[in-house]
Amino acid sequence: MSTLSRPVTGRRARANDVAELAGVSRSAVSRAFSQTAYIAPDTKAKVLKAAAELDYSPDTLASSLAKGRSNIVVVVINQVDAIRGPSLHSALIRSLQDSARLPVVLSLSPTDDGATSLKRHLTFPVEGLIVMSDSVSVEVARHAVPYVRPIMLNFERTSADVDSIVANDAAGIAEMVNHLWETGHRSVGFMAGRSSSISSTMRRNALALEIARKGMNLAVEASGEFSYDQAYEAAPALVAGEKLPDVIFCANDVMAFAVMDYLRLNTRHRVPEDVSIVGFDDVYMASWPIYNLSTVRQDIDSMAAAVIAILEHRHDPQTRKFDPPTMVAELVLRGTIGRRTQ
Amino acid sequence: MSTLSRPVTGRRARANDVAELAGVSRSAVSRAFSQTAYIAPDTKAKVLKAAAELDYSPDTLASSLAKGRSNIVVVVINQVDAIRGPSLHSALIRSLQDSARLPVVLSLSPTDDGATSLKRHLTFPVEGLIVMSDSVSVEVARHAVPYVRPIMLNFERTSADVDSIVANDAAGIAEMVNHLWETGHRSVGFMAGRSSSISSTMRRNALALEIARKGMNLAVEASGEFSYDQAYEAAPALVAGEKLPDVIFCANDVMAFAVMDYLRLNTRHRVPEDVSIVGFDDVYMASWPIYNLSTVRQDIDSMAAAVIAILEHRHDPQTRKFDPPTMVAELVLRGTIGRRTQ
DNA sequence: GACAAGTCTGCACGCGTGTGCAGACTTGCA
DNA sequence: TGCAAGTCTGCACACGCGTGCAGACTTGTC
Repeated sequence: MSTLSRPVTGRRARANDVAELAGVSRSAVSRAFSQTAYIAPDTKAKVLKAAAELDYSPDTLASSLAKGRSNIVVVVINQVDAIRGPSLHSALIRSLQDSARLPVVLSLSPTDDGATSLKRHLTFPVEGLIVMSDSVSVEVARHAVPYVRPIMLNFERTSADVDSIVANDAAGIAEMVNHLWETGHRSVGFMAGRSSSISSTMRRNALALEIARKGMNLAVEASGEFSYDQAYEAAPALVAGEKLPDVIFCANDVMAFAVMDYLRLNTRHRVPEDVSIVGFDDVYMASWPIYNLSTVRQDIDSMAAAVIAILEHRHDPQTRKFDPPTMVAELVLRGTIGRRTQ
Repeated sequence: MSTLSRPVTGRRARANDVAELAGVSRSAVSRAFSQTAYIAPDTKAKVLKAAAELDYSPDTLASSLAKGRSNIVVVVINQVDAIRGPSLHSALIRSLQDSARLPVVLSLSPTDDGATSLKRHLTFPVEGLIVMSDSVSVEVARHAVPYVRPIMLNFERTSADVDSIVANDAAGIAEMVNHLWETGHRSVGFMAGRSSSISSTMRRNALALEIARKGMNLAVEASGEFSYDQAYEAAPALVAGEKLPDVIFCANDVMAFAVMDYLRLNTRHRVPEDVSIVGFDDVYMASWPIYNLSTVRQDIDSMAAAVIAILEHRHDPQTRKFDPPTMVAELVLRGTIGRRTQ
């Protein structure tokens, strides 16, 4: 019987119905759907056949209640983050649902620290709490849901109370600086992100370190708060000096777009002939011909995989060891880096 | 005691603990948190005080099981949709969580019709199923979760089996065509979306209707499948003719960007001096100076509100009547529409 | 054929909460 | 003081499923 031809019924089948149809007890049904329980192969087959007939699967809620553990994972995001890097969000949600977990998405307004909304919504045994929002502090995450260890993505300050997964921004930036050095860039302008943001701080520190190491010059800085509009406002400060920097390094792609658009619309400086532009994230617009941005991509898949690995590890600590994965940042070289000869 | 100073404990408080502390029965605790149940005001106060002390709130899962109804709403989106109109997604998720519901996000790959993944995940009494993905048909939605009426967003073909919420694209397009007429545009080029998509068909039909009504001319058409890359490929076809159309109407903003970028990078045609460009959606990039796109915005807030209204109505059919809201499309006039004199 | 070991199943209880129902308690009035 | 009406509370069962435990059944061996 095809899925679609099954008649629409107003009631979900329960384990009892399946048991009756299969001529076994309800426990047998439960065991047939369990990975670990003890059941004879042909009993299991009988049950599964009847279950298929009735389109039955165990009620997740009741199951969670009985086991004291749900398969619901809460993902806290920041509304503004959607603009920055949508890819990590969707990769993570995808991974979660592929691993048979139920991703609940909580979207915080930019000024919300989450203390209230987390408490309000997490009124059941969640399997995991994943924080992807800068506005939620470790303290809030930890106390809002005392019975679960938060998994914080891209937080610098790790704490004993939480698990952290941090992209290897520094490695990517080091690679990029090396590439810039090799292509003759010596003076660097930096467009920073939100000062309160850890990502921004990390990226700035990594950049400053690598620049110093190469003997390059961090000539000028401005802050675009990770937003297009503010970066557009701040762009003039980066190019107002006597000498244009060889390259402007932006803490994310969107600000790189703003700088490029500012240059294109208000100055005669050409990219990359007069100044190179580098972004961070590789959002989908970066490949549009109008930008064709050279940028650094975080190892999104590894991060999503690491989240799943942590959850699996908690589920079964002895058999599944958790090794923090090595994140590989990737250089995406397109058309916004020129060649400089001093 | 401040929220943050509360000690981290490994165990959620249960109704029993609160009952004990307050010196009442567990039922009283349950009633204190119920809207409808009968309880003396000072008993309720006592309970709530004790509950606050212990940081208690009823376990949603157990509550759902007992009531036979959860507060979980599943939102089905299409991964590629995130590129098109992120605003409706976040507005909806926000509305859901503000109404004390738990939004579970299911993200489908572009080729997935959802039949399997819906069945796999919706194994409990969901309160609502909201489909925002073109790739899920009414039949799949209806049969994947037989016990709940899907709410389909932006589906043309309404069915008795589902609730539909449809943006008033036609009204917005009519307004836009009128504006184009008044600014002297007579010949129109159209960049269509995915042919399988209802939104695309609706928008094309509405456009054709209004154009005919005005006596204007639908001079040339192409399909960009709602994607930047394909629209960029298809753009030449729209401007290859002997005479440039007065305006190119794109079924979404992203394709409008592609057309603008194509013109800017490969031709000498200027926007809006030589050709006007119109988009649809008003995504956030539309306001960037480099595009400054004139476009049509769907009434996102009304759509999100309508979803909530339907859920509330189901919850309590007699008191809360549901009137389909009137959606107001909004013209967002920026800089890509010129003035034509014939 | 008797018995032991092994294999499997059903019973019954528990997960944490909602709620009908009976009864306890209070209040008001004669 | 006695009684009726009204107000509130606790008991006990239900929601659907997981699982320890005892016992039934099978198989193999002497």
